[in-house]
Amino acid sequence: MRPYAGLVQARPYHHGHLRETLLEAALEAIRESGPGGWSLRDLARRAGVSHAAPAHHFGDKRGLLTAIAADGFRGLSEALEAAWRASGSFLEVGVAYVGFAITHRAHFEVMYRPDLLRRDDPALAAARQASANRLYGSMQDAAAADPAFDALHGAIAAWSLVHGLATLWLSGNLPSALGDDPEAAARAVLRYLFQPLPKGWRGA
Amino acid sequence: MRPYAGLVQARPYHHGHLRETLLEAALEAIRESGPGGWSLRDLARRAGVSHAAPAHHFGDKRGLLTAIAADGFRGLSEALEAAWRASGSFLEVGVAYVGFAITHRAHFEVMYRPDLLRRDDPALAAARQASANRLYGSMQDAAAADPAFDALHGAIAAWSLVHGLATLWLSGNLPSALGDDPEAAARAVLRYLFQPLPKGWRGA
DNA sequence: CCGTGAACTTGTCAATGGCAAGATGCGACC
DNA sequence: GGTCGCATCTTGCCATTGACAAGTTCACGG
Repeated sequence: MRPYAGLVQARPYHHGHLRETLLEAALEAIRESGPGGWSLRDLARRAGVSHAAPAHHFGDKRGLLTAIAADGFRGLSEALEAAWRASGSFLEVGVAYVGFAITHRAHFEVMYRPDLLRRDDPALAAARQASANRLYGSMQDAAAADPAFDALHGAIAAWSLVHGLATLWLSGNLPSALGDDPEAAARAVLRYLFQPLPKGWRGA
Repeated sequence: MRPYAGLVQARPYHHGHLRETLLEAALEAIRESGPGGWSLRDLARRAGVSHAAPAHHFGDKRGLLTAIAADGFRGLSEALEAAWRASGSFLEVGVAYVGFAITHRAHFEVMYRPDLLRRDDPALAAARQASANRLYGSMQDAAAADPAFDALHGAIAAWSLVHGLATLWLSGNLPSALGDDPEAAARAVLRYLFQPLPKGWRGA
């Protein structure tokens, strides 16, 4: 009546930590072939369980990717907070954004992809909000110190720059002359934010 | 011996402009559900042909998306060139980049996605190079006019900013306070590139 | 011991990508 | 006119996938 109980088996019926195993397998799969180059059945095979087991934990692939994105935003939030506390510099917060994107490529590839995610997921929404607060928080000083400074547009300029840099870096679209240290590159590029135009240069 | 010739039929056996029809259908499908939310069989059905017909023109979905990306780079190249000729302003070239991304969303969503494309496609490589030349071209003046200006990092700062802004805009990640005119938003944000830091502001 | 519920397995079906053989029709050539 | 080659399609097959549902296992509480 209990075929599992009577067999010599490699592992018990219950995996025990399948959710974590699937998340890890998904991160690996994303690193190998992006968010789209694998199936839930692939993951199930990697985890050594039957093809429908992942559905219990995440519902479907969208649910799995949403969990990964939420983890990603939490990690990003912590990285930004740490950079702010260590340096008090919004530029170093920007560098930390790029650094996080590069070191957590699989998470980052998913986090800003609404087509892949459940936008109404409460954990995702909360994690996103927390990281946005960290991003914009370093701009509140600017608004307080100089009423002529537009915090909204300044913050979006900074975010756009680091987000664009990370995205272009990860997709291999930047010239190799930029080098292979993303944080050094981010610092060199961020220097041009809030810097004067070159002498004699039209453009503004 | 000729079943087609003897039937009353809605159209001839040969579609006549199936390649263009498929490209149009793909752009529409991307607008509806991104590059991943549809199949080649979907497209074949939209075009009124059999499921395997698209394979003749593009090989597979990757080939189709590669053709779309190449068209996208060509369109972007033209838009950047037009902005440069009209204004002589690298900032307006940046605004044109954002404007193109928003008005050609389907193309843009594909263009910087190496996971979806054939990187070794000659037409794609040529179109990418042409648009990169237009992007960086407006920075050559800077290097010539001020030897202290680093054209590489300055150009990447500008590109990262507009690319990040377009990407965040298209994925619905920017605050609604930014408004709904992408070019106005781009101008407001680009003002912070090469602008002095606010008075009394730490951060550099 | 029994019932419940979480965590799994097995099975089925429609849709898909990939591949290959078959069909259509036009132009060039004899 | 007939034939051939080729571009452009259609049909058919098969392995894989997502989605769904029924079935099984096992730990815990009453």
